[in-house]
Amino acid sequence: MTKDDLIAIGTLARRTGLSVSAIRYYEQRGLISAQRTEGNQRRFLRSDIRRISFVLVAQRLGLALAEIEAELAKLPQGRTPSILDWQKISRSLRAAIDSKIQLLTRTKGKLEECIGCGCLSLQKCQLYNRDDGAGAAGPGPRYILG
Amino acid sequence: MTKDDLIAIGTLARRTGLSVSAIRYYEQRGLISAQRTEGNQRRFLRSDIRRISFVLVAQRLGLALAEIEAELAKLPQGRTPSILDWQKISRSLRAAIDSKIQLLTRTKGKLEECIGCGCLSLQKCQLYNRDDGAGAAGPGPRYILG
DNA sequence: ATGGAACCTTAAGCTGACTTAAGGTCAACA
DNA sequence: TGTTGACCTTAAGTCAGCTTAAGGTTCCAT
Repeated sequence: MTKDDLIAIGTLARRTGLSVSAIRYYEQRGLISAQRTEGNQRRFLRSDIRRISFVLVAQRLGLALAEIEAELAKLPQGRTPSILDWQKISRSLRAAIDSKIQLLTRTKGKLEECIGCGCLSLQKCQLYNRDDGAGAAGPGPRYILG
Repeated sequence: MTKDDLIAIGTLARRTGLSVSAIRYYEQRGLISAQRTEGNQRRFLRSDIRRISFVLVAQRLGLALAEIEAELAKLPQGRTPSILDWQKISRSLRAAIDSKIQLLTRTKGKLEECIGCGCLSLQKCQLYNRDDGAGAAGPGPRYILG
């Protein structure tokens, strides 16, 4: 853990494609943490590049930051996560994708029934049964319909 | 088009499961429109139940209200949409689902490669290539990463 | 040692999709 | 005819996920 392992926020931004302000926001949210120099500037670990990459990938899969935080909490505390650690946590992402695909497939099936009957009516069709939860991660802060 | 075809906002709310305030919001956004009674109360067409159902279904599929508005614009103006009209527009929803499923499947494939190599690094993995667009309709107003 | 880029903090703003509050009006039934 | 529940409007609030602004400090190459 020499000084070379520590990177400034701008470097982290460049390496991940995130904006500096977004990184500060993530730190504030607790998704990453930083040491400080004597002059109060943040210094991140190189492994935080990977950590942020994970956040970004998980986001594309539709996970909210809070959920991602929960996933990240599974990583070992104290030591830099190993490749095995990342493999483990990535597998849990894969499960998330699978369930999303399943949900979409189910919805599609139901929609097809409805195209068949032409009703598109909540009462008659199954399209709206609440057991589906929040659906395909709808836009904005709605989460559960109803 | 007798008086019986017109329903009050509370009825529409009950029939669709939406809240009254959400319906007002949709009207303001232009997703539905209403006539007014002499006393300034909204009166909707019965067919607006279906219209709202469509909005709700499309939302679960991750479409934003603006996109849904665009879809609805394809409906015939002036006359109450027929079942055929709804079938047509529903098919375009099905296409949206299909592309979402494809995107997820692709992402999953890439993730699997990354689990294999353990890198989870934006530079090395394909996971982050921008040609994927907005991913699985991520949370919040981000839309396109970058 | 100095100048400018990169960093810092705090506060406010933004978008989408609504909800809640406050204060007032309408309608329909008993 | 009264009253009560359903309706009206406007304004502000909420949440997630950030960005932008303003004003100040640090780092580091020259």
